[in-house]
Amino acid sequence: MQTDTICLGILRNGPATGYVIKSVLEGPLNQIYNLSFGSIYPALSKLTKEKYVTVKQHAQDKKPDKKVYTITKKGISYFEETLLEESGKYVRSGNYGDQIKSEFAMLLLFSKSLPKQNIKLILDERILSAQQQLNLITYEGPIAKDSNLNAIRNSAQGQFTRGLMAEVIKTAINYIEKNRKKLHD
Amino acid sequence: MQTDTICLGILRNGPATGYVIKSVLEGPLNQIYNLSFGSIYPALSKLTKEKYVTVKQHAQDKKPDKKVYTITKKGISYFEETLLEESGKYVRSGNYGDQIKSEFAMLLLFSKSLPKQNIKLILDERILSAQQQLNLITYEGPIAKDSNLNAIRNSAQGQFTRGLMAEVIKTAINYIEKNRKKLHD
DNA sequence: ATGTCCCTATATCAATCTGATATATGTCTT
DNA sequence: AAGACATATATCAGATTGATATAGGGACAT
Repeated sequence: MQTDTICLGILRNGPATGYVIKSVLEGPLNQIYNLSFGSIYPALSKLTKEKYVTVKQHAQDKKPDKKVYTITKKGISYFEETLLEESGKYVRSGNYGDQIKSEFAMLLLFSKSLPKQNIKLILDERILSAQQQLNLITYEGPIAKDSNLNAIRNSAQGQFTRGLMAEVIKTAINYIEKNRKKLHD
Repeated sequence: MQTDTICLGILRNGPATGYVIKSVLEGPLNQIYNLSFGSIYPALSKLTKEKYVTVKQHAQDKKPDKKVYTITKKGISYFEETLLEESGKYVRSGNYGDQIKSEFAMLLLFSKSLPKQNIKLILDERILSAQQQLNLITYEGPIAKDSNLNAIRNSAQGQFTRGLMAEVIKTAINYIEKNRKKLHD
């Protein structure tokens, strides 16, 4: 999916800064999609030029400028058209898998060449990190005071997606705890 | 992890062509790591120049040239050093999550703007595809006759990683089947 | 008080990677 | 005999990452 479409999709649920979009991707949308600032900021500039979003610059005194982006009517139509196109393209491609790069799994796969102490550390940290991710995904409090991005979480779609990710993470934690002895000991 | 390291890690288990390396990533290592030919072939050329691998060109008559790569002793030492470095870097980075781009989850998240028929199709195809992935990952027969890459699968490490992925996929299929009605109906 | 560290916030860019495309042949199905 | 699919390598424009720079605020320790 295009970075543009993802930004518009998030903005569809309320105005946000580039920083907040990144936070959403790292918080409630964790395990779903990664994007770097190097992708988000240029996409937002492009969308502004094309009038799919408007930007308000908040030059707070003594704080760095904040650019709050809001989707326009034109942006909403464009988003809905594009999403329909992308869903058709996705089905026609025949490739329903996700793009994944799991450094964790790769390190374990090659861990015959690693000291056992390193393997233990990698597994311990992964479990801790997975538990934190679980907290982030299942977190029900407010995300950001000045935005209504929690609409994403509370919609039927958000709940479905977050529930799926939560189940997957729980399964992974349990599996690692039950089987880790096979990799060191 | 560097593409170089991944290629060497796979080659560590036996000689292979670029095409076979891609097949391993799409077969038993499915859901672990994606790499395109545009990454694999240049990495293999680079490793050949640096003498970490050797290449034998099989010019079969009436078939396209086959380049079988074999890791050298120098390559093995280099792989083991690099893997140790990468594992240290991984732990120090503090980022234990995977890099994921799930077009599937993103489409569902935004599916309020999609016809219900499209949503059903996306979910149906995803379940079918996940079941096929499960078969690929749990497949115990030979991968390629002219290589001993099945060593990857049959090692304790391979079994652990494949078992983890299998459990995760099963959980996802069950979750989608139980909860899909919330997205259409 | 001063240093260190993390959070908010935007921006850039070299190095790398993807996804599409080209080329070539064999096999299997319809 | 046409079309689809598998084997096999290769390239490249365009997109993405990961590191880095800039800049102020708050928290906490020494």
